[in-house]
Amino acid sequence: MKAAAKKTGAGIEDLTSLEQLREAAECLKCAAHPHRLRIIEILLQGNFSVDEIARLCELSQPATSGHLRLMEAKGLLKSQRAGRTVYYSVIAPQLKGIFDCVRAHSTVPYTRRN
Amino acid sequence: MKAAAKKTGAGIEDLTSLEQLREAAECLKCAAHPHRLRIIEILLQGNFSVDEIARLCELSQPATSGHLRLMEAKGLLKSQRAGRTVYYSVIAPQLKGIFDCVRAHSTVPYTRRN
DNA sequence: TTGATATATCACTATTTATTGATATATTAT
DNA sequence: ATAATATATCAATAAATAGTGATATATCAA
Repeated sequence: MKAAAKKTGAGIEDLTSLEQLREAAECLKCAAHPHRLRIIEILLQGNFSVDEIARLCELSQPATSGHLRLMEAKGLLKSQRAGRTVYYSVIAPQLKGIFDCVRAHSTVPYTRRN
Repeated sequence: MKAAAKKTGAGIEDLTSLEQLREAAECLKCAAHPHRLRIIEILLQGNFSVDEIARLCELSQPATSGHLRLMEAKGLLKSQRAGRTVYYSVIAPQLKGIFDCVRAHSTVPYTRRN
């Protein structure tokens, strides 16, 4: 008896599979952290090194590295080494949309920030 | 020395305040759970009682109630009692957008599901 | 009042996650 | 090889979260 096929009272459109929801939840959970959102915001504007990100976010180097590597492990970011510097960038296409939702519903509207 | 004002290497557009990112992270974190995503998906299609949601999600009554109350506490949902039945519905406008991102990037494209 | 139904809360355990400081590894320059 | 810089890992504690079974509360019907 599949949940997706079951109907109560009102009719329910077919539901997304639990597999997909699990994946999506993983991705969202990974983004759902104030510092990681800031990192995502930065990386949506270009590629930056760990050290640049750490300074922009006012985070320690290990903390920054940890967040970056976590997001890379979850498939949200990718990294590329150039000499001793490692640059990270966004690869998950959904991050743009998620961040847009974040901004669209911030208490201070996006278009009015200056 | 505000993070939002600081620039390194490449120029960074003004960043969202940490306050706003904290709020957004709270909201995202709350949504970032497979069962809660399923509940959100259901409630984006109408209002349902705890019991209907529990059956649609194949979750225990306490678990369902817990998820619903958590999301209500975070301002994502509202509830309305009618007799002994409590109906929940979506109030946070960002949920629609977030769920759209979830579906848009699921492994099986939305439009091809049948 | 009693019983039945719907929802909420509690106590508890298990698991995960965040943070920090110390340290390790990798790369480059001298 | 040594020093300097950039990044990653580790250990350890702290804190948050999920799930479950039992129980409490609320509403309605008889």
